[in-house]
Amino acid sequence: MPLPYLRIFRYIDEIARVGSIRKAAESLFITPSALDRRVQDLEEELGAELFERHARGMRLTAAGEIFVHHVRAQRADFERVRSEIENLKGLRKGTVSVAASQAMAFTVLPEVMNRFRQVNPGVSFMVKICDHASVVKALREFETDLGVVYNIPKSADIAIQFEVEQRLCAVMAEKHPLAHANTVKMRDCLRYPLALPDSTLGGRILLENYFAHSSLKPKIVLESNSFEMLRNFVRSNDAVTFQIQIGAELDQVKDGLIARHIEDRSLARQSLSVAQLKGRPLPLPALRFMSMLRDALTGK
Amino acid sequence: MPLPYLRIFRYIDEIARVGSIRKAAESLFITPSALDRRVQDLEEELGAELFERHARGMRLTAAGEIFVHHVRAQRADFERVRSEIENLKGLRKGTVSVAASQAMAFTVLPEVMNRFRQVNPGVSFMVKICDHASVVKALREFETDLGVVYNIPKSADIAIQFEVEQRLCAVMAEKHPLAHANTVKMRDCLRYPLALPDSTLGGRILLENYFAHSSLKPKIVLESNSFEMLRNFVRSNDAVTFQIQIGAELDQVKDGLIARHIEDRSLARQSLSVAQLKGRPLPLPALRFMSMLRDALTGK
DNA sequence: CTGGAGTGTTGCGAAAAAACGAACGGTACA
DNA sequence: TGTACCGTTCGTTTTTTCGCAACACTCCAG
Repeated sequence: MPLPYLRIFRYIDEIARVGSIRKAAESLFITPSALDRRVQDLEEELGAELFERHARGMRLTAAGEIFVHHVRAQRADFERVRSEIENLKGLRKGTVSVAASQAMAFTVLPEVMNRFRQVNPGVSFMVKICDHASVVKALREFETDLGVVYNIPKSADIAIQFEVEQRLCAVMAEKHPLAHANTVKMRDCLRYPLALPDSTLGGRILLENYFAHSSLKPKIVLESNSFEMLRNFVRSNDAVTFQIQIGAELDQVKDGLIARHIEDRSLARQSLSVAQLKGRPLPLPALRFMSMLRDALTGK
Repeated sequence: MPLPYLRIFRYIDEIARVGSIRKAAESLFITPSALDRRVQDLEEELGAELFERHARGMRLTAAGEIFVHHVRAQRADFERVRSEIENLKGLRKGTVSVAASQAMAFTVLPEVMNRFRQVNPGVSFMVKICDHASVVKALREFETDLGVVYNIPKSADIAIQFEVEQRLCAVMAEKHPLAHANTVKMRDCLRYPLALPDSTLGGRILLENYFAHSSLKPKIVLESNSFEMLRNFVRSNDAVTFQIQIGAELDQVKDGLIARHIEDRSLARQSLSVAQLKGRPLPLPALRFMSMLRDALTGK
């Protein structure tokens, strides 16, 4: 349906993504033969093969890598232009795409998104919850405008727009002995069974770090890649789990759970970073959303 | 003949450039009616008018400005991708486009270009000699990769890659009284008729500046926008003209002319700047050429 | 080693997109 | 008040793209 102008770019992008002409043809609602012709024409025009023909599909050549990167940058920038023109008409339309750590899915992101939509009703969102590595990958491949992630790997082509230091909280049932203790320290928690986020989740790195420098042996009874799983688990036993400060109201009972600060100074802090692909001009809605996100995260 | 993929982009670019569908259609070798359709389709697709229909032609709207800028950036970046792919094939093909001040047309630019072509025989050049304002304009409109210009106006979207300080020289006939004087000062020159570069040429600004702070009245007998004109003029009389150090062998007779340093300390120096459009990834040949230009200008 | 299931590719007729060519309606400027 | 230039519309023709069926090839399991 949409613009026939960048057809070939969409084609190439999709083939590179799924690694096969036939699969790409299917999701593009087109015949493999037609798609193949477009690829051949383009390769002839450029004077270079973009794909290695493999018996199992297509793999990008070096030239293909260059070209696909350009294609994706181009397509993303075209969306920016669209939103810029919509903005000119006073309509403020467009889509903001965010790739975020799982912890953001609970309170912060949904809340800010709702506030944003009250001011900009024409803007829609695409949120992809994934781990650190995937966030960077999504930024690199122009799949997403913004990355919101803990402990983002430093990298030359990623621009960190701002960071918020986050502390680790202990989460436990409301009737847990530590629930209303004066202070909660890490060694207190270690007397109880632990339910830990796995390495795909933010916070795990901090814990690993602590355990490595501590003589105490934790009793790990559950590891999971789901915060919800962990929370539901500790609700009805004496285990303790951990999560980032954000998304947890401190010292308040909620759903039978309570989150407490961990007082240890030795526990390194980690930062929540909002990042984008370096050098890429973002669509206006994304810029405005990032601004609102900054206000919300840094405390208005 | 070349790629049908970015046809519409080429169309829009050309219309914006010449300001008329009919003129653009002519240089694009299609009929005005066909061109008109493409514009209308695109405008409908974007949901915004790109041009104001005027009785004398088409003028860009605000949305059109945004779109055309994107189109030109896109087309320029596509050329970069082409050259990058050619480079991958070991061919080092491509075109380097330079917009330069007139003084560069004599010695520096041709010389460096020849050296460059000995190393990269597949690279061709496009050189446009023009004044300061046009250089910046050409950079902004993606017409040129590099700008080589005196006293470049500082501007947020222009990135100065490097600068070389240049002093003003007095140029006169080989038999001129000042030709072999021990030193040449500005006030010496003022005793003779002057042939001045006009305001479109580098160096004029320095002279204006000097005259404004001096009580001496210059005898201006010729103003011209052509260095060749000025040089040919003073060859056979007692007038003095001025030009930038570059492109003039100091204290050596050449073609019946000689160039002398001007000793005045009060005479401000000006810098020759090599610049590009900020944030724009340059084609590989342009980068390599700029590097060689830097070596040549800063003394290897 | 042989058949099946996956891949990219080719030839030809059909469909869709773009371009043509002539006529229309308007604004500016002499 | 023409005349000259502009963008635009309509019906037709040309070019480009697509679909369909068949082909050639590689891989892998039986």
